Amino acid sequence: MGVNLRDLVTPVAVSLEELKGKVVAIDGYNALYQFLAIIRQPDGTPLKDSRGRITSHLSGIFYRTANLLEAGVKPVYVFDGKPPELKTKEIEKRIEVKERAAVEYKAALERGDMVAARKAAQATSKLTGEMVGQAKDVLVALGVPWIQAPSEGEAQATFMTKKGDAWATVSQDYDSLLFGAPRLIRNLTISGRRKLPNKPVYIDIEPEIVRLEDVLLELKITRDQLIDIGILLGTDFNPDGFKGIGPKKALKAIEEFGSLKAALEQKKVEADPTLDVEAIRDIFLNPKTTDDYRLEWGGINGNAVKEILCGSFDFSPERIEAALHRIEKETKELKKQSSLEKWF
DNA sequence: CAATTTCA
DNA sequence: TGAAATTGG
Repeated sequence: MGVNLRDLVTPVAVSLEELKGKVVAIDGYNALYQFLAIIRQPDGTPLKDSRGRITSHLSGIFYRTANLLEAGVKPVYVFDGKPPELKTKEIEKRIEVKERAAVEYKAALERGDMVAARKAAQATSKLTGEMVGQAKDVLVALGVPWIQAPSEGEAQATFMTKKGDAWATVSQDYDSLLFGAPRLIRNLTISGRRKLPNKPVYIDIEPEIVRLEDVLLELKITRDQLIDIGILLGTDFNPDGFKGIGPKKALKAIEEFGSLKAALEQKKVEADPTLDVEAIRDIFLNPKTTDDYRLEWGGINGNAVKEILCGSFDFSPERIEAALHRIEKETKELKKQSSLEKWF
């Protein structure tokens, strides 16, 4: 589920207002998966249309994108392509977790434990190619660009951020920092209020920025060393990480020996003999990306949006129209700006 | 998650 | 009216 750098970074709060006029490259798979997991009824059932097709991902991407557009933010969604060979183990692991969650979901429903049922249901979330395609259709109708990454979406989004085509990479995962993203935005949500799982407690979740430069300065390390720390903790390409190593020991080992390679040679840390550290480092240092993309915010096609969401997926026309109306003014501005940019 | 409705 | 609860699909 991505590298967990939570304990090693210090995020700074950011408001939607501060993001006005800025391009954000959103990890599309990460966003859709989040919607699919979270937008559910108390018993864990996702939103569905009259034909039984899941619509949670569409509700999420429509309202989230509408809100970003209304705030004057320019989103571009980046979707995963073919995963690196080294990701196979992680993918198999995820499938296994989902299978176990499906069993637990059924059991929890049978004993009437709705809290456990919802939790298990979230873990069963499976994002299909068809669902991604539906989400892309909605984005096209909203005039919002999406990009197909050749491989990892976070790598492509980060490539665009490094180039300056985007101001920040948006994801809940920290992997983009290993890819070298200068800015990572997490919790890019609108409502900012979230219930703590299992407890009747609400906490404020506000969007936050993690700046790579700050992370490196604070930890007094280089990006190369951050990648090594990531590998010690576990990435999608070595999901188990190193036995007995958490953030503190990982940082200490790198401080002491300078690199993972040196720490291994000095027997400071012990690795699974099949682990190819250099191959993993290479994914983060030289990821497969493309510059074959165009970023244009073409303006909203309300009828197309309604045709998809209301005509096909049973969304309420009143609700969709209200949301479309809210963003009308702002999208006209965006379209005007995009078309003007061609002249300069 | 976000929108809408209900409630204090 | 703002926060809490419920609905959405």
